[in-house]
Amino acid sequence: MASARADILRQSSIFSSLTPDELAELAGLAVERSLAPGEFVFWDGDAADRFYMVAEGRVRVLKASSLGKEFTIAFFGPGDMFGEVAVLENKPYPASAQAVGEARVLGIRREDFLAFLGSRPQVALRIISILSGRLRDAQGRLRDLAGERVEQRLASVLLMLSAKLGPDLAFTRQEIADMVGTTTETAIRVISSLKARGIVSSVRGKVTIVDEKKLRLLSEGPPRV
Amino acid sequence: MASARADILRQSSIFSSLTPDELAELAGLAVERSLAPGEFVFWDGDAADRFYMVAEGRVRVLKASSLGKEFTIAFFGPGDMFGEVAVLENKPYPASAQAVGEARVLGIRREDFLAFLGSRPQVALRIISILSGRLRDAQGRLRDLAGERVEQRLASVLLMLSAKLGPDLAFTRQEIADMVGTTTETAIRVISSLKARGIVSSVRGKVTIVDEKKLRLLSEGPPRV
DNA sequence: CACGCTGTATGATTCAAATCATAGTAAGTC
DNA sequence: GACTTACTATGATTTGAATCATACAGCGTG
Repeated sequence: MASARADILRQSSIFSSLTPDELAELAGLAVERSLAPGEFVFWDGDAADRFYMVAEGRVRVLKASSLGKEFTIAFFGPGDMFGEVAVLENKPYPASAQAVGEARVLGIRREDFLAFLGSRPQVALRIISILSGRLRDAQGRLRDLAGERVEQRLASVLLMLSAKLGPDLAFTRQEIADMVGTTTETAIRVISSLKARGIVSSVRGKVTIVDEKKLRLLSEGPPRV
Repeated sequence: MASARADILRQSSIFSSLTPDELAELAGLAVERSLAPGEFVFWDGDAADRFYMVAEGRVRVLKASSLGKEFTIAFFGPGDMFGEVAVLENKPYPASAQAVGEARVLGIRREDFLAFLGSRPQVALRIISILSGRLRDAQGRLRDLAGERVEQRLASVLLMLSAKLGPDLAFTRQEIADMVGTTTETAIRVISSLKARGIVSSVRGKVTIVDEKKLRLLSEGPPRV
C-alpha cells in the first residue's frame, strides 16, 4: 500500500525533509518490485526509465570489464537510491544493479521524478549533496586504485564499509575482492594475513574488524618520512 | 572589470542560461586570480571557502597517493568549474588544483554561491547534471583501473581527451601517465608501440591520434568470444 | 655557444599480484 | 546421511608493469 511506501521514502536521507503530503504524492508514483537473490534490477546499457531506492535487503551496483571481471562500485541498503545518475543525465544506465539476497526496491519513473524535482529546490540541493559525496568517494578510490597496494586498498574498503555498517561485515571474500578490484585468492591471502596480525577476525561469509586503529594505519600506507 | 568576468561566466555551460542581470550579479561576486605555471589554486585538505572556474589556461586536479605518486583526476579548461564538490558538501577540498601553464581563474565564495544557487533552481539542475556526468566518468575509470591493462586504459584516456579537445593532444608522456595511473616509462613504451602500429603520431609534448577507429578497438579490449 | 633542464627512449632487473592448481570445509538439499 | 555447491585456504608458476639505470635529443637561458 502507498503509506508503507511513504514510510520507506521518509527513511531515506533525500526525502526525509518532505511534508507528509509530498511523501504521499511521491509514494503514489513509486512502484514496488521484489527481487530474488542474484536477480538484476537493470543492466549496464539499458535505457534508464526509472531510478530506484532500496526498500529492503541489499543491492550491489557493478560494472564488468572487457574480460568479464566484475568490479563492484557500491553496495546499497534500505533508504539508499541508485540508478539516479542515468535518470538525471538521460543516458543509459552506466552499470548494472543486482540484488544480493532477497530484496525489495521502489522504482520511480524518470519523468515523474524530474517533474517532482523541478518544483522542489530543497530536494535538488539534497541530491547535489549526495552526488557530491559519491563523487568524492569515487575520486578517492580512483587515487587508491591507481597508486596503492592491494593491502592498503582492502584496508580502505573495510574501513569504508564499517563506517557505514559497523565493524561486523557480512561479505564473502569474493564480494570484498570485487570491491577492492583484486582476485578472490588475493583477498583471501590478505585477509588471512590481517587475521594473523590480530587486526580482523573472520568466519565464513563474514569479516569483523578487531583493531580499527591498526587497520587505519595500514590504509594510510607506510609512514611518511 | 566585472563585465569581462560576466563574459567568462556566460561561456560556461552552467551559467549560460542566466539572464544578463543574473550574470552581472554573479560576476560581481567573483574574484579573479592569476596563476604562474605550476602554482596551486588550493591543496588537498584545505578548507573549501571558494569554488572556481577556469578563465584562461588549464588547471589540473590531482591527488597524491601515500607514496607521493600523483594521480590526475581531471584537466579543466576555460568555462569548466572545479572545487565545487567540497563547496557543496562543506568539507575540505578532496584533492589539489594546480595551474598547468599560465592560467587565470575566477573564485566565488562558498556562501555567496550557495545563496545564489538556492534561488536559481535551473542552475541547481545544471549542476546536478554536471555532477552526474563526472560521477559516470569516475565510475567508468574505476572499472578500467580495476580491470583493464595499461594499454587499454591509456587508449581510453586518449579517446576521452580527444572527445573534449580534438585529436591533437598537447600533453607530455608524464602528464598522460598521471592520468592513466601508470609510470612515465610505461606510458612512453605504450605510446611508442601505438606509434609503431600507426595509431598515433607524436612529437615532444604532444600526441596526435591518427587512427581513432583502431584506438577505440584497443580501448574496448580483446574481442569478446 | 655552452650549459642545464626536461622530455623521450630503451635495456635489465625486480616484484606484486594474477593465474593455475589442488584441497579441505561449511552449508543446503534431495 | 550422501551429495552438491559455494566458500576458504595454500602452494607453484607466470606475468605485466614498476623500478633502476643509462643515454640522448630538443629547448631555454645566461
